[in-house]
Amino acid sequence: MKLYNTLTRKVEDFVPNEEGKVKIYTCGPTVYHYAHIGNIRNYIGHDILDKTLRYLGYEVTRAMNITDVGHLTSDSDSGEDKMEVARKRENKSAMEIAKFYTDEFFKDFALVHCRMPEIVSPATENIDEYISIIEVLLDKGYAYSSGGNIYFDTSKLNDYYVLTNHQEDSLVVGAREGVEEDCNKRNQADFVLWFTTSKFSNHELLWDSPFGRGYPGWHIECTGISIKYLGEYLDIHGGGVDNIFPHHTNEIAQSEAYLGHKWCNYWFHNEHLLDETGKMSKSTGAILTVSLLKEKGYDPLAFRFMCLNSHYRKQLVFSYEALDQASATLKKLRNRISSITEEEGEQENLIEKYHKKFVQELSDDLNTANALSVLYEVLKDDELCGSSKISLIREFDQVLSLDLIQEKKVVSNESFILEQIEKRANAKKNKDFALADAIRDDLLKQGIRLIDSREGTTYEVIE
RNA sequence: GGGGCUUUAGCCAAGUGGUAAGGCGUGGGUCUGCAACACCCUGAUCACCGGUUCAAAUCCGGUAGGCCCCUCCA
Repeated sequence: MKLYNTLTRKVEDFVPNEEGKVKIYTCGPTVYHYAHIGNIRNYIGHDILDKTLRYLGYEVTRAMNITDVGHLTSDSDSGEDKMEVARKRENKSAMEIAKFYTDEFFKDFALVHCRMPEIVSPATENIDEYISIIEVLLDKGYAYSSGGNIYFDTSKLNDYYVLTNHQEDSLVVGAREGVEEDCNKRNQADFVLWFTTSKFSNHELLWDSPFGRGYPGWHIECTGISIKYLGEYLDIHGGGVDNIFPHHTNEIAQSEAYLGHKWCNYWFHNEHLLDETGKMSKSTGAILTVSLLKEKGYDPLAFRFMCLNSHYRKQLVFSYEALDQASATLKKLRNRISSITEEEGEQENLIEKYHKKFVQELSDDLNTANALSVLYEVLKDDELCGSSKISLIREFDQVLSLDLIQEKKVVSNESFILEQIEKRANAKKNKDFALADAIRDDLLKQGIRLIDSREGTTYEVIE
């Protein structure tokens, strides 16, 4: 298995800490609003990673956080906690907001067939863990108290910027409009581990701590949850590319300062889904969700297909034209697959050949677009018998998760349909095409589409 | 200002030194009473300029466009 590693900026052979076992941590959603389709693309990328590793035989344990506190809208004194913003907007309690958007998130997560990680943990359920990590960081001299908050001292590290190639001198404070410097910091890059009430007196979620009553910073939650559930050595940590700096950079800083050794070997980052105007964002404009696409009549898996047809490390521009294409492709693909007749044959060598090809593409830094091409090769290969094709496709779909093999929908009134088909055949024989078409239209209204072929007429159940 | 990614046919997209996968769409055809389905056929000198090489979409340099990060973000 080869995987691109942000840490080394190279495609590398993946070697887990413990043979045959993989521990993955995925940065989860901040649940102050709906997750848009760009967010979901990221989880589809992680899902493919997860399922590919399983397909290759690894025992995978995956953890994901839910950010329900501590994620501020900005680093400056005017920055508010995102959950607090939502609380004011919707006039609910923070926990109600979190619960609502967490549920919405997992609804869409499931719609695109993402597998649930073994561990899903909200930031607010691991406060003790953060406190004990912060205490150690203070003891070791990596953290300091200033202006009521606890900060991580980045000057204590030799290679704070391992993940980014950034140079401290060339970083511009406030490169983005609206960002102000926090004057309590000793160094420009320092970040908050624990906020106290001295900063935001109206914060709803507060916990007692040795550093004062307050709440955790954003970065500490991932370190805390990851170490608590996956231990001191992590194989893969992932998220969107925008997390590389500062979030993941800070996670590495605090985790390795706390543990005293290297923490995570592989960093996996998904590129963004863009719309015509650029990056999708929760904080600007309308939020396009998977559920909304579904309401518009799209199969959520068509969106998944669209993502898989590209590469996770490549920016992808969302457009309805592209989604329409993906829908058409997926529909045709399923049609072709459902028309395969399952005649038997012993073709282990051929099956093995395609199995290997498929694995090879996925093992090449998750080249899903090429993996899909292998699927087309299977469909086109005349030497493969029907049952071999089906078994290969069923296997591929363990990773692709596109419902390629549709269950034949059973209808209760089959005898009636067959009767109508018979009636229509007679009408056609008598050249009474008006009646024949009327029967066809009538069945279509009941969700039954007739398919004429040289062998006769069959039917399929449509939604 | 600094760091990084990216540019392949109408569209999505693979391909990292040997001469352009695959898919959607379009057009044509087979089938059909018609339609749908299915099947067959149909397309590019790889943003531009220069260099290295027997050979470049692929390596190097430059130009242009797009996008992201530099304390909201997946």
